[in-house]
Amino acid sequence: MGTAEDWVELLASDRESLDRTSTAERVADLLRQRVLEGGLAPGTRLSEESAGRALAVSRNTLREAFRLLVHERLLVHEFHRGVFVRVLSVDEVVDLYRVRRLLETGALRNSEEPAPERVADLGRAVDEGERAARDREWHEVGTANMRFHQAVASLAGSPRVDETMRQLLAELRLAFHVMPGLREFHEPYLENNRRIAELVGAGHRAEAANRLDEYLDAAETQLVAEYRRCPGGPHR
Amino acid sequence: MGTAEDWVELLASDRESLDRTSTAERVADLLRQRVLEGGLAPGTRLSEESAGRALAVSRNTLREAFRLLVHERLLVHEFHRGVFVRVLSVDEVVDLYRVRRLLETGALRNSEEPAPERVADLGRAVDEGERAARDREWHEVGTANMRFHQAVASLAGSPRVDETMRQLLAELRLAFHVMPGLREFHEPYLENNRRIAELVGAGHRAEAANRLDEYLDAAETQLVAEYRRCPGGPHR
DNA sequence: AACGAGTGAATTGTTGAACAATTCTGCTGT
DNA sequence: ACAGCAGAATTGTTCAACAATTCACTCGTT
Repeated sequence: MGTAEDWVELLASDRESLDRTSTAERVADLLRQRVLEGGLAPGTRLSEESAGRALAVSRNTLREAFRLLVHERLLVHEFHRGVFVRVLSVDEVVDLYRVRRLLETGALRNSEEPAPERVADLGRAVDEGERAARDREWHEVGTANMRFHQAVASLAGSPRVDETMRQLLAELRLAFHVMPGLREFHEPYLENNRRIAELVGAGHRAEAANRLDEYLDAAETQLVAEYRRCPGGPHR
Repeated sequence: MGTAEDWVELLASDRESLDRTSTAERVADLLRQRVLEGGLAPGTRLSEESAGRALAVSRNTLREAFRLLVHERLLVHEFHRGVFVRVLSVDEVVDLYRVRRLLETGALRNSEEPAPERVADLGRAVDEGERAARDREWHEVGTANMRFHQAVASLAGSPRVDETMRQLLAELRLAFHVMPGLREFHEPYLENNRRIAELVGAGHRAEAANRLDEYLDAAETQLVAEYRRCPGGPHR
């Protein structure tokens, strides 16, 4: 019976990649990527006509895609005015870190004995970050850092926490893009990440959580200070 | 300067109730209420034509509303098949409780010194629950219980946690409606809630968190056991 | 020159119809 | 009983139109 159940499981995971591809979702995927890469700067207005013409989709479909991204908090919708790439306020950045503390340290402190595969994910993210830092590829260092924290949250073993964390880190990128001169922002924390991963591997999760708490405080302070200097973007 | 700032604040909070009322959102509000009240049972299919005719809105507008509720996880969308009121699986119920543990006990353990107004909210929810129990109004007991846990989460002082918790409790109602004979489900926990509120009021948040943990374990066990008996609803 | 009112242009909100793509339904024949 | 097939029903998507609202600009007044 074991093999039969495995078939079902594999089948279910493939299903979505085959048939389920609505245009609105693909449009949303595109826009999301642009926003996260920084091609669409916070505050930018996305007019239905221009975007629709550029992507060759109807206004209705485009509006469905907009709704999706508004709900993900990457865009904001002002009635009768249009949709804009979201501009995070300082308060919102602070709140983002508040939730990170709750989720990430909670995942560490509450987890019984995390699946070894998840602990391995932690290590892989650290390795990748250090490799990228050696090569001076700061963008890669940033992504590896995000992956690390995603892996920390996933120690909770909850699909929903994973999803929330994904969205949360995506929003945080909105703040990163606004700021100049933060290429090497994540670099000093690489050593910290390794230490945290080691502590988790050794089963000292409470201690790892404490260290993570300190990291989050420091990163938040640094980010908020920088962000306050240019709340509307570096060019305003 | 204080009064001027207050004006701005009040203005901003009123703005949304005045102009911002898109049809799609109002439709979504209606549907959400129906789903949460149980009028639309989990598994029910919402055809675009019927719903559109009943609510007197166009298909496009209705589809926007559907997207909203799908993203809130109250509806599910199957490509080329339509939208259905979501049917929670047992795994998903378990995950819901996992996140509740993280959020609620985290809000208690991590909070420094919660705002006294929030602690008062806790007490009010308890009072209301006990009053409703005296009057044997079990539905009201349920709502008061939800309000209590919402108030617990809000001790974190994070708008985003509040929002997540709201959505999470809404989803949980999907599970409640499926189950028969659970009118008095929440009643035994009223005393627990009062004790937790007292502990928080006395500043013993860690102890309150422990008690809350036990409550969540017990409630989850009970709910899952009942839910397993009739995963597709009481009439299947 | 600064400022407010007002007018027209541009954009969004919403609808309805149309057609393509897919799924559902019921029939048929074996 | 069951596989296959045709037609009906439903969803996916686009287009065109109009109402409602905001934006941008001019104009006249001070």
